[in-house]
Amino acid sequence: MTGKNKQGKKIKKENQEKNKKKNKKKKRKKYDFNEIETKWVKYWEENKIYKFDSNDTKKAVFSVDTPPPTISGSLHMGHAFGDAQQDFFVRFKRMKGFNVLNPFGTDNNGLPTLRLVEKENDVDSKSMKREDFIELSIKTIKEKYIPEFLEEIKRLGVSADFDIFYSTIDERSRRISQQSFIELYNQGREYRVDAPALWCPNCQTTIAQVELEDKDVSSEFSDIMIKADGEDLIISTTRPELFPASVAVFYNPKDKRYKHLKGKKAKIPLFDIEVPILEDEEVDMEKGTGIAYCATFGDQTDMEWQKQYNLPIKKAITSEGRMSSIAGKYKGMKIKEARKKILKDLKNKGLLVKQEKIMHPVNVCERCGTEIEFINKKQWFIKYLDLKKEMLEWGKEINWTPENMVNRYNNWVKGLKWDWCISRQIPFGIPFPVWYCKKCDEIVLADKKDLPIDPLESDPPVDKCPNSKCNSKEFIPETDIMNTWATSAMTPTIVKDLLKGTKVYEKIKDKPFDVRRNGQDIITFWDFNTVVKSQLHYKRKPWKELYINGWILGRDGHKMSKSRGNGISPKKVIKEHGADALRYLSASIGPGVATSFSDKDLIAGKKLVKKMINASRFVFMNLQEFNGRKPKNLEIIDKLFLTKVGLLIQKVTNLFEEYEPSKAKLAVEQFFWQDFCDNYLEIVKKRVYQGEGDEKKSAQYALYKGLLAIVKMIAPIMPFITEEIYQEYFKKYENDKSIHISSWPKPEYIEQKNLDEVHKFAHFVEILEAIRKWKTKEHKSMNSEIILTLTKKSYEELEEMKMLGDLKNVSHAVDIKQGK
RNA sequence: GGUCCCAUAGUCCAGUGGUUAAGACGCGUCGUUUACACCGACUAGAUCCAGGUUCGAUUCCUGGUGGGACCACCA
Repeated sequence: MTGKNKQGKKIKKENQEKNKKKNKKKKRKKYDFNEIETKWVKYWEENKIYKFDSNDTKKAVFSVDTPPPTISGSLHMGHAFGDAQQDFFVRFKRMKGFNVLNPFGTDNNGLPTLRLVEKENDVDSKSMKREDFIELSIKTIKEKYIPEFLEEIKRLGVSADFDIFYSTIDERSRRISQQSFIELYNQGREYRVDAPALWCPNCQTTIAQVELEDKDVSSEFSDIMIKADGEDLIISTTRPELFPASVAVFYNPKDKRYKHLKGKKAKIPLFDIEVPILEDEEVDMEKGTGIAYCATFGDQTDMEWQKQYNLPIKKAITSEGRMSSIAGKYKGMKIKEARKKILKDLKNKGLLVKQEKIMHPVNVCERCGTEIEFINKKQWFIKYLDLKKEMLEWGKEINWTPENMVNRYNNWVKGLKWDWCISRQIPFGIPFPVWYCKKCDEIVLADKKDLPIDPLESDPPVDKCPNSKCNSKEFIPETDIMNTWATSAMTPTIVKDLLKGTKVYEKIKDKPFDVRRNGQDIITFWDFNTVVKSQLHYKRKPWKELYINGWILGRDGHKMSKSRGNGISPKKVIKEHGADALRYLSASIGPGVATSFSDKDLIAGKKLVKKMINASRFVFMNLQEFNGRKPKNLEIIDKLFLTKVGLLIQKVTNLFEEYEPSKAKLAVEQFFWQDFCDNYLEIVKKRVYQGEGDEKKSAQYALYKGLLAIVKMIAPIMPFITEEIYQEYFKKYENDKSIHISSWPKPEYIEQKNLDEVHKFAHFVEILEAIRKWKTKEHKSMNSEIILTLTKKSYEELEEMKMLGDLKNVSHAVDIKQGK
């Protein structure tokens, strides 16, 4: 045996130096991921690798309903993770032979876009014609924001067909949205009534709940004396300015203090308003004096009480945020001003009993920070509270990944209290195709063939009011626009509309999409509303599968947010580590799971890229005279290796089919690193260096097949490095223009005969491990020569398998003896 | 307040009703071979707590604790 003895650190260093020199000599090109990744992005685009073939009726279609991101800046990490995870199964399906319909849309019809366009062009949407503003916003987004955004999306390697593109404000989306409105109206599902709306006095618009923010503000909690049936009663409030809109006073039915006041009247000071005293369990006995007063509309509870007890609606605050005429001498004052004045007047009359400074959370407009108000307005609603039972059924028709996410949907449905208010009072968005008779308020709808239409710019399709009793010829256009979810809930219809006139359209028009993927935060908005609209319009589910992607938290384990300052830019990560590494990281999260951002995993992804390049380089270095054909006889160990590859293919295929790309990635990665690189490559090394004839060809064939399968299976996750390897090395033998449209590997050598033997491969590896362990323990180098003594059983098995030669090579054994 | 998810080595993350609980990062020791020092080999290191079901629980059930997310509320 020749083994080197323990070496000092000096020698170690010397060796490192030697190695550096060696590497310099080779002048090996470093893998420059930025250069290479950009190269393939360009190649894929130029060669239309991800094009959906809208005329191919033979191939099965795999259709995806993609969330259109709101574009008001650059790509954030949430987009990157979600889009990457969607891309994993999309690429898999494409390689599986599906004609993949993976469109791309952007959401540009909400408040964020309004503000972006105003800022960008220095205009005020309120002083512009709505039509002009829409045009301007389409131009602005199209020219600058969408191209920039798409560039980042493409750089991430998203394999969408960007020719199948929509914006939620484009003409098609407006038409479909208005069509939907008219159809649901004709179904009797839409109605228009007075309703409270969230109103921002500063922005002068109603706003959606999602646009609210909690803000802690200091305020004064005032105890004010009122008269109740001649008796003094103290109420506590932070909003005395709403006194003119008082409609009732409440106490808790369990509260003995006030039981005797049931059915009596209370008198609100300064305004001399008499209101009923009512009981309700919502009242918190501990809060203040246990008496709550109800005005139109102080808050959510006020609205509920108004409905429940059929209380009158009074308007104390105008849309400009000033006191209305019912406020008497306070009319015209700003809210806070009026509050001050009213408190002062109460104090002068000795009715202000106590004042306490408190911090309490209020709802403010997320844009400008102004406290929101509730105002009363005629609004359009989609009636659906009667459908709760059906909604729950509709949820069950869809396959949820992960399954538990259906609970989000169910809980939302069960908690619904109001019909869906679809009107918004902002100057930008999709108009309602509606006019009203000036005289009798009769509703006139646009003609479907005229859509999209803006009633502000057109006349109704009738000369006179359709109401036979009214002969008015004057109409008022609706100025409100539709809530953006009313449009984005139509994305499946919008995408299909893009394909109208193609052969595939006929094939898919009456079918649900295969899958929609999105984050868990919009299940209750986007997903729920899409299900409802699809069922109301087409009586079918919008998609078969709903995949909720895993999402990424900041390094601190909290949601990335500006206020926490824990956001990480995908652009920067891609620049520093490559898109493959970022995609690798997003592939470490399963569906519906949240994980903190991990730099370690990013590095692991980077290392995997490097390892794959090196392994491929090695394999092809030894395939010089390989002809790509299968030799007559495969060595047993090579065949068993391919059996293992086959088993892996089966496993990984199933995992992708089951929408578990993170598990698929883990399985391939472990196999590649351990079985392929650490063991199999070592096993066949000598044979490909020095072997001859079939013995060599067998190893070459197995290396080729094994590596190709591995590279293909990792391709959906890391499309860049795999394309690089495919084009650089495999292209000589394979014909496809891109690995991403090549066929998914098929398992081979998995006949029972081979499965029965595959444990022998493991046994071989066990022996290798034992030898390595021994050498390590003895401080011998791995290539030190040994004399090996095997147990009789092992020896016989290896002999029978003709693997003694391989073992000799890989363990550097000069002789192998048979023991007991 | 409602709902959901998670809890496994110093860290991240798999898996399992029953032999030795996988892998990565990090730590330690050793090695330097015609892919790879962003290397290889080897070592040490883990099932949150309390009950229950079971012959047997890290796994299933109940409760607790801790972390996270979503929704709602906040006179």
